[in-house]
Amino acid sequence: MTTFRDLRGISSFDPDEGEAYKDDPLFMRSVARTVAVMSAFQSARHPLSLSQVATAAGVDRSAAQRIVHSLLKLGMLTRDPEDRGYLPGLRVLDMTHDLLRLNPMLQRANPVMLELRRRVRERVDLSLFDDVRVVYALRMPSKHEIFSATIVGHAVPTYCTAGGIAILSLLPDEKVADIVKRSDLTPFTSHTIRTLDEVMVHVHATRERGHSVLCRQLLNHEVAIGAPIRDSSGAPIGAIHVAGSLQEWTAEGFSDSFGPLVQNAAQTVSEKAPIGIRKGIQE
Amino acid sequence: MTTFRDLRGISSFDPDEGEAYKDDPLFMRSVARTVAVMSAFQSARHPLSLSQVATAAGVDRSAAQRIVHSLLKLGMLTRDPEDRGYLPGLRVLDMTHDLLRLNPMLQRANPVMLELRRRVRERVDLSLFDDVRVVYALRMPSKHEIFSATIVGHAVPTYCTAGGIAILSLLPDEKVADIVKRSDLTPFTSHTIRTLDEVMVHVHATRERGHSVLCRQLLNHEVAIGAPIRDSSGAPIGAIHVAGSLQEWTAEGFSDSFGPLVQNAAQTVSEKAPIGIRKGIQE
DNA sequence: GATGTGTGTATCTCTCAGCGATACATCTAT
DNA sequence: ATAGATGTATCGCTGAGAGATACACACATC
Repeated sequence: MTTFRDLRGISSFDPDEGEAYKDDPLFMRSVARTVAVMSAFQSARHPLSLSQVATAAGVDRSAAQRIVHSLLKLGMLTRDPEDRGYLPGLRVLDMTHDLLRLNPMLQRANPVMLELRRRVRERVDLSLFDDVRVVYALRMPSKHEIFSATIVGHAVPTYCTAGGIAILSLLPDEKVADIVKRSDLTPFTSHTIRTLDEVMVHVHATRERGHSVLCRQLLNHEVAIGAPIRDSSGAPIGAIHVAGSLQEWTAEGFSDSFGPLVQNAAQTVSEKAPIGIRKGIQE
Repeated sequence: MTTFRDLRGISSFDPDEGEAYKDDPLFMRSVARTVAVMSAFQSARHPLSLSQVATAAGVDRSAAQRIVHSLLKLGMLTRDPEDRGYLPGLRVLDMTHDLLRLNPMLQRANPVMLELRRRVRERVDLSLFDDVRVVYALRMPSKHEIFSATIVGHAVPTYCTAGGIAILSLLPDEKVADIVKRSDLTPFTSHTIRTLDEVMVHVHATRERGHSVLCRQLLNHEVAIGAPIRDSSGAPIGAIHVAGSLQEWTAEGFSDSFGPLVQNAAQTVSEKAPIGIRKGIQE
């Protein structure tokens, strides 16, 4: 389907050889290794054997053995019920639940998303900004949803998605350029954005319009619009976006019909700084 | 809303004092501590401060400092954008995605769930068996869904839910008794099952009927039916369940209308042992 | 039946990661 | 001021755990 690529980008870690932490006395090797093992499945297509975990995580077989053994006992990994092989364990879902539950922004977003879905009868998503990529956190599926339902945690590039462009529109130009430069620009469709210039055109349009409008970027018959979610300092931390089919909509029609609603929703979810009492403002 | 309780039950770990692993040379203290910190948010209601993490995880402040610092750099934790405080980080969602993506049973379940939702116009869920509790993994929301959308990872008791009873119906009586004994039996509504005997009545009925039917267990106006998903050895690993409103349905009507569909769906998702070649069968 | 390459599992010794104590610089709140 | 949070930094001693090595058990293939 979508071309496989490592979207973790710069935030990806070379498990331990990262060298970056060599001089950080606070940084614990063992934690990095543990996380490396848990993240080993990122690039997997099937349940992994012990030595596959070892190579994927960049640790030697002995270390993998001990870490996997421990993570198994803690429920962070499981064995595939049928075939042998290791998989992320149920305790991962607990952490997911905690993340969705505790993040104040997502808490606020929930009712807003439900209301938005009620009005817009299309697929509504909320995703979180993570440098070169954007990660789906909430989805309100529409009536006609034919494909996968499991998208929590799905990551797509920032530079060519409605949510991503909406986020970029709040960043200074040089930061946008920086992100695009570090992105994998392999196109998904023949219409996928390929250059920084094209990104900038969309970013500028989004700044004026208030929401982004993108067509045929990840899928050939898809139109999507998005608006950014800000934190209390005004920085973008995510986006709300709506996707529809070009067999039913024109880009303009879609944008005109739902743009204001999406902008309004994103605005509502964004931080409202508690009146006047904020860091340096009271002076 | 739902009474707060620790559903992790027996699988919960006393982070390090567990004593259970004292003699296991393969078990790594550092991994346990790392996981303990990541799981510290389980019992939290808000973003946690460093020392809150420390106490919740059962490690001293120094250890918490180092582990949190490391997990932050790795993206497994984040700081709350507005308020200060720590939260599960975005990388958790990556792991979620991996879990949902890689589990062969969930892969098979996806199209089945979509088809089931198409026929049953009610809320359809798939949850995974985890001892005294059952964890939501997939949800296909229905038209009238008014409450929370973020339920991936939500855990409910095994002994009083449609999915849970369906799972128990495949276990021997003494195992059922064992699970009920270890469960927190605090009722959710005035109709919630309170005794092992009541559980057993439902289990037996489910064994004959092929699916479970439960009313007013977690919510006062809810009816739910469920059917178990088996692994290749026949052991239950999860359940598919459908929930509806008692303002629209009678329990019998609901059961008769959707029971066969749910059973069929669960059957389809269950392991099909590759014809004859299995562990001890070929002899 | 050998042989090879995969799996998971177990044991042992030496050393450096990281434990835990201690100190400090902020804040906010009395 | 005083008191109690918060996050942050330094440091010397020691036992957790690295990493090598070995074994049991699957499957293949010749």
